[in-house]
Amino acid sequence: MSLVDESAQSDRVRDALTAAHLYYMQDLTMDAIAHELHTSRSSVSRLLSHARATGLVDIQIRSPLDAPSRLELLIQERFHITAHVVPVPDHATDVDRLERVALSVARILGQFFDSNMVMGIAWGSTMNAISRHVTPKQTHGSQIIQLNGAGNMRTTGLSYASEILGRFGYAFGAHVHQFPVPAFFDNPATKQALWRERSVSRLLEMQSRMDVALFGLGSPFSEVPSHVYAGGYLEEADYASLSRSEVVGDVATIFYRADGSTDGIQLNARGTGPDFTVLRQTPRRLCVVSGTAKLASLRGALKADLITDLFVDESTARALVANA
Amino acid sequence: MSLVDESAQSDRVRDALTAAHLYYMQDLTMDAIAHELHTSRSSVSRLLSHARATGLVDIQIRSPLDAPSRLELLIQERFHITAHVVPVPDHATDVDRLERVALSVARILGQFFDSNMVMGIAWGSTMNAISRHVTPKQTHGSQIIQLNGAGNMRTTGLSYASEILGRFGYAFGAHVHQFPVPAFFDNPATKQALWRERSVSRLLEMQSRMDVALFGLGSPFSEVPSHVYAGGYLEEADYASLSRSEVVGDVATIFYRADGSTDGIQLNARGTGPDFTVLRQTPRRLCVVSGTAKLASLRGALKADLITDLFVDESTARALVANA
DNA sequence: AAGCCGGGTGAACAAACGTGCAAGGAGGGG
DNA sequence: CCCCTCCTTGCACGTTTGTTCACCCGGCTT
Repeated sequence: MSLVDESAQSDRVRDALTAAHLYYMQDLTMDAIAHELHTSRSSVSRLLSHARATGLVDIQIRSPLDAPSRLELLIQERFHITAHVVPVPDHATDVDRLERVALSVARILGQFFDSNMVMGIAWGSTMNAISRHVTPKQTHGSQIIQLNGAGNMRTTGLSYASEILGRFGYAFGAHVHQFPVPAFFDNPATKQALWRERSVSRLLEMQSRMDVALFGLGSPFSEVPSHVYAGGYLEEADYASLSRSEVVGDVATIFYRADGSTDGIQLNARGTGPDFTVLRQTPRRLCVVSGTAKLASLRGALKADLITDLFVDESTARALVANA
Repeated sequence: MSLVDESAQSDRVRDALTAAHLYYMQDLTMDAIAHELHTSRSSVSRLLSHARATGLVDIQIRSPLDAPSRLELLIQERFHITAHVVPVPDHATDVDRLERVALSVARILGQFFDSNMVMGIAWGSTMNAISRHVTPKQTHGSQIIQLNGAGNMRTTGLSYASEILGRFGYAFGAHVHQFPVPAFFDNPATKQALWRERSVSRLLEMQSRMDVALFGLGSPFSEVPSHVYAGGYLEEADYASLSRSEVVGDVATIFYRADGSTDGIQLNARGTGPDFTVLRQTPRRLCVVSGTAKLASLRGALKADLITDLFVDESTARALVANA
C-alpha cells in the first residue's frame, strides 16, 4: 500500500467519522451532510455504511436493568448464568435461527473482548456463521487461539478453521494462534506425545489462561448433525462408542453425558479440545446455541458448568425452561 | 397510573426492545419486524423512535484511538485536556453552533454519568439547550445538584433553573437538588450568613464531592452576551467593576481574568457558584463552548485549570489552537 | 503510448422509512 | 348510560435512504 493510499484511507476514515457524527449525533439528513462534506448523497450513504461495518459506529441495546425479558430472568434463576435470548419467530427454519443468532452474537461480541485479552474459539457451523458477520473493534495486544484441532482423514482442516479464526483476528486486530492438529488423533499416544512438544504446550498454556472462550455445541444424535459429525471426522465405530457411553453433546470435540460427566468416554482421550477442568477456569465462557435439536446437548453443558453466558434463540430458550 | 397502564407500559418497552434487537442486531426491515410483532410498519417505526429516544438503543461513535481528529490531538497536546470537537460548518450561525454542540453533548453525556454519582450542573443558554435534548439513561442513587443560584431582581429564577435541572434529573432518574438563592447577593454578608445555614451547607458539601461538573462559559464583554448578562442579574456598576478588573469570563457566576486568576474580583464575594479551588477537586469537569465569541473566556478557563473535558465546535477549536 | 483494470463517483431508480390524518377504542366524568 | 377526551392504530403520502449502473480517473501492463 503506497503512502498516498494510506492517507486516502485515513481521509476516508476521517470523513466517515464526521459523517457518523453529523448523522447519529446531530440528526442531519444525508443530504445535508453531503452538502457539508462537498460530496454526493450517495457517497454519504456509503460512508455511513462503511462506518457501521467497520465499527466506527457502535450500536448497543441496553435493556433497563429492571426489565430483562422474562425468559432471560427465568434462565438466570434456574441455571445461574447470564442469558441473551435472541428473538426469532417460531416458524423460522433452523438455518434462519442459526443465522440470526449468529448475527446477533457477532454484533455484541465486541463487548466481551478487549485489548490484551486472550479469546479461545472453537470451530463449526455456528462459529463460521458468526465469523462472517463479526463487527470489527480495534484492540491492542490481544490474542485469539484455536481451541481444538480441525484435521480429519482427508484434509488438515487448516483452511476451514483458519478462515474462521482469521476473520475474528482481522476484526479485532488480534494475533491468531492456530492449532495444527487433527480434530481427533487415531492414537491417544500420539496426542500424549505431541502434547509434550513445546510448540503445542505453549498453546495449551495459553488456553489455560484465556479470558474468554467462544463455542457452539455439538449434538451427535440429533437430526441435523453438527459439522463435526458430518465432516468425516468420525467412523462408525466411534459413533457406536459414543452411543454406548450415552453421550449427548460436545464442546470443542470433548464429549459429555446428560449429567455433564465425561469420565470413561474413550473418544475424549483422542480429542483435542481443552479439558473441562481447564475450560472452567476461563472467566467468561460464551456458548451459542440455536435450534431445539441441541436442547439435550445444552442441558448437559449446563450441568457440566461449561457456560457463563448463553446466547440462544427464543424458542430454544422457551423449551429450555419449559419442562423442568 | 393504573396497574393496566403500567403493564401496558412494560409491554411497550418489551416490544421496543424486541424491535430494536431485530432492527439493529439482525438487520431486518421494519416491514419484517411488523410482521413478526403482528402490527403495522408504522407502529414499528414509532417503536424504534421510542427506543432511541428513551435510550434503549445507544449509538456511540468510537474513533479508533490511533486516529482522533487532528484538532483534538493538538488541543490535547497544548492544554492537557480531552477535547471533543463537534463538526459544524464554518458558515453556521452562532445559534446553529450552540444547538448542534448541545445536541452532541446531550447524546454523549450518558458516558460520563452513572449510578451513585453526583453531577453538578450550572444553568444558562448552553445548559438549557443541552437539557432539551439529553438522552435518558437509567441510574440508581445518583444526584444532580445545582451549582449556582438563579434568582435575580425580578424573580427567584427557580422556574428557569429548575426546568433545566429537572430535565437532566428526569433523563437520568436522578434526585435533583436545587439551590434556592439569587445568582448574586446584594450584600456579601448575607451570603456569608446563608452559607452557614445547615440546609445550604449541606448542598455546598455535596458540591465539594461531586464526580462530574457540567458547565458553559459566560463572556461578559462579547457581542452576544450570555444569559447572565442579559437577564437583569447585574447592574451598570457591576459591569464597570468587571471591566475594571479585566474579567474575561465566568463559570457558574464566578469571574476570572485572562490569566485565570480571580483574586480581588469583588463581585465574586457576592456570586453563588463554587469557588474554583472546590471546582478543581471534581474529577471530571465538562465544559461546553460554542462560538468564537467565547474564545477569550475559554482561554481564561483553561488557564485556570477548570476543564478536564472540552466540548467545542470546530471553528472555535481551530481558533483556539491557531495563534499561540 | 494505448489500453486494461480496480476503485470510486454521481444520477436515477426502487426500497425503506417518517408522519399527518382520520378512525377506533379505553377510561373517566357527567 | 352516554359522551367526551385522550391515546393509539393503520393508511397514504412525501421524504429519506440503499443500490444499480454508467462513467471517470489514476495506476499498471503490454
